[in-house]
Amino acid sequence: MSGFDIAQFLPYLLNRAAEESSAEFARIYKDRYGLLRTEWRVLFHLGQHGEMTATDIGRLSRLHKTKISRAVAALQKRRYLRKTPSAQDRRRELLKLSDQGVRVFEALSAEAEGYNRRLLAQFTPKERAALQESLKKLGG
Amino acid sequence: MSGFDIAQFLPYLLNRAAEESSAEFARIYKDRYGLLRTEWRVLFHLGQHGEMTATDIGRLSRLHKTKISRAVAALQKRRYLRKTPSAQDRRRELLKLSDQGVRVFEALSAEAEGYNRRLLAQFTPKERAALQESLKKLGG
DNA sequence: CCTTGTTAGTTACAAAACCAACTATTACCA
DNA sequence: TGGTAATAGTTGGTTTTGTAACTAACAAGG
Repeated sequence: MSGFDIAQFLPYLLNRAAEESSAEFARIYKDRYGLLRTEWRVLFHLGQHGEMTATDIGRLSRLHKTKISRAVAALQKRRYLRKTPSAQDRRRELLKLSDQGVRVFEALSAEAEGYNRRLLAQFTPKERAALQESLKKLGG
Repeated sequence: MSGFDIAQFLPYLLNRAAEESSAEFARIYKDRYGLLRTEWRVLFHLGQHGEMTATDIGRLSRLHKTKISRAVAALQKRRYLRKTPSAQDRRRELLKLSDQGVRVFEALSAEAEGYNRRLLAQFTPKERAALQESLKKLGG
């Protein structure tokens, strides 16, 4: 009907692949840990980088600050993290995972790692490297 | 802090790339045409395949039927498509773009094609083929 | 036929995302 | 300094989405 084929449209392919590959993993943090996607992402960044502020997380994750604010509040409510105001700049809140938060992060990291391995298993090492390279390029 | 690196995590890379590559194009159908993402997708499938039912669109796009239902209603309200009940099966609604809908589809297709070309321009033909191949594999 | 199950699509209510305005604090600079 | 701008984070109101229940029509077996 048209000269343009959606199967070639990169944003479409990327979205499909992203949704597909995220859906199964989402069941883990959602169903098993009751976490929202944003909460999992925030938890993850905190786990990887240690103490940081909401703004830091925003810069790394590209999540909007309102999402982060709410995710942080939810994680705090579960006692997965604690907030302490910065002494240097009292606008800032330093965020750090609690021991319990670290345990959840480590469990989820292990899951993520295994899941990632299974995902990547369908590619040759060369394909895998090329894919990751291209995605990093596209991810800005 | 952990052995697992998020920069290697495929769902993460895919989501970043998908968001990044979709954001700029979204401005076109959103700001210039006032379409929602789902509406654009439904319009696109209808434009590509001609007359079809909501269920057909769901199978191709993997959008949930409630989203499709709402997008169809919105597109119909704008007179971009018309619905006619199937004679064979009166549960089904046959969806078809109006002339106006086709014009919008064609304009957006041209935009999409140009945008896609610019996106793909940063890759060699080999990289491009490999990327599309891998994404199709992941997209199910 | 007629009961039970399935499929197409819509709608209602709750959850989540989006956007804009807001408070509080710090930075800049005339 | 003192006033304006910028930054960190939160909150409120509106859209959009997600989940489940719903109506209507068809299918299949007794």
